[in-house]
Amino acid sequence: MSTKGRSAARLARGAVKRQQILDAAAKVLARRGYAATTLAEIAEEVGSAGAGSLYYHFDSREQLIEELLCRGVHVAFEESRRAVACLPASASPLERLEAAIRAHVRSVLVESDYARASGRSAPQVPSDMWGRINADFRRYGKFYDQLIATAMASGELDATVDRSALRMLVVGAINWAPEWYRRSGTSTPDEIANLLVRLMVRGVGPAERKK
Amino acid sequence: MSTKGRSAARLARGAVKRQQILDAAAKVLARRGYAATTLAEIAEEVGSAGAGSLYYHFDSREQLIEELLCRGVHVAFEESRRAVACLPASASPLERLEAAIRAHVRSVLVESDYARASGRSAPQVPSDMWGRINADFRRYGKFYDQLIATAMASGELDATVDRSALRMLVVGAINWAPEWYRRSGTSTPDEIANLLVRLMVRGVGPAERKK
DNA sequence: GTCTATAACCGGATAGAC
DNA sequence: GTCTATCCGGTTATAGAC
Repeated sequence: MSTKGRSAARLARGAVKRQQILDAAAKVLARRGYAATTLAEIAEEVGSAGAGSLYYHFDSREQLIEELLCRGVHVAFEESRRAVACLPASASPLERLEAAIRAHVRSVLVESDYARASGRSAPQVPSDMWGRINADFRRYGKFYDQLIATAMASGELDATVDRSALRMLVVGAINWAPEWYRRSGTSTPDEIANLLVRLMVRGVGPAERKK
Repeated sequence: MSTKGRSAARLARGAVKRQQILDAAAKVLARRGYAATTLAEIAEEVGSAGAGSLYYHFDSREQLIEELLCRGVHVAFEESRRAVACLPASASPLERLEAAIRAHVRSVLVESDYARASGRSAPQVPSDMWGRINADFRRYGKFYDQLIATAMASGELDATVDRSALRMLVVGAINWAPEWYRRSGTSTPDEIANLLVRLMVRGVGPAERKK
């Protein structure tokens, strides 16, 4: 993306460390949550000697975390959107929604500490910070909502159910999944995603003989 | 329940304040989460002047919160069990599971700060404390698992799905619900519970004409 | 039983050496 | 750019007055 040449590369070297800090912070936040995360633990995760070192790259704990959370939503959002965009044009609205859900589950369970950190920490962020970042979360929510609305319009989902409640139940189940999912568990992330999609569409009641 | 007469009543007077503290702490924990709750805020909620006053009733912040969380699971557990027990003997295994889910949703969304606090905070408790209380959470999980297993055995749920994953997705959606549910929202708690039950059993795909 | 004061501690943030 | 030392505010916990 950069068109700035060598000087950009020189700047980028600084940016590398910045990245590493963000990566480390995402890891810590994903396992500790917003309130319990300390700069000391982040510093340890990056290999720095003390928390003071972080202040060369970031103005404050809040700013560091805010940037991290923003990236988290964008990662999950981008993954979902890409998964939808990769479908053939013939894909139905429901199939698009399903692809988004599967991608979201993958982001949160296997791919990204950022996505995991965002999902987990979103509810605990202080209100002033939330005021600055909730637009990003809403955008993602809106994206989901449109996928659902379209699937309803096509007749693939029951249009009489509360779209908002449906979305939040599904997204909630996804955001909660990192709390219990373990690699040693019985189901893989893909199997979990498949189960969640199935719950949304037809449930786990016994297969009824269709007309 | 007490059979101790007047002296118990005298002791109980002290216990009343203890209760009020626990109630206040549950309220704070439910909205702030484990890490962010401070004794000062709990004291303010009960109307005490300072945090120091709490130490007459509790040994430490940890002990106070631990007791509160234990009560939280028990409240939700008890509500669910009672809801199941109140069903007529003719109720099917699936109907029992549904009743438990509805009761759990009600506990978490409207009835109990304790249940809400427990559900929200469980993932953030430090490991030493978790070691002491996870048995209670597991007992509740086991109860759910048996309801699911029985519904599968009766043929009302597909016995080929991963019971554990199914349970955690459903419980996860419930535990997450307080994060987004607002009284001003479009659906009532009962409607949310109904939707969740429907997702589990038949999903929101279009009603298929049955055989 | 509850209050006030305070000790002990911890985490965020700054400053200056290197 | 990173480290070390340090300050400051907030939080848990204790002590002693009332």
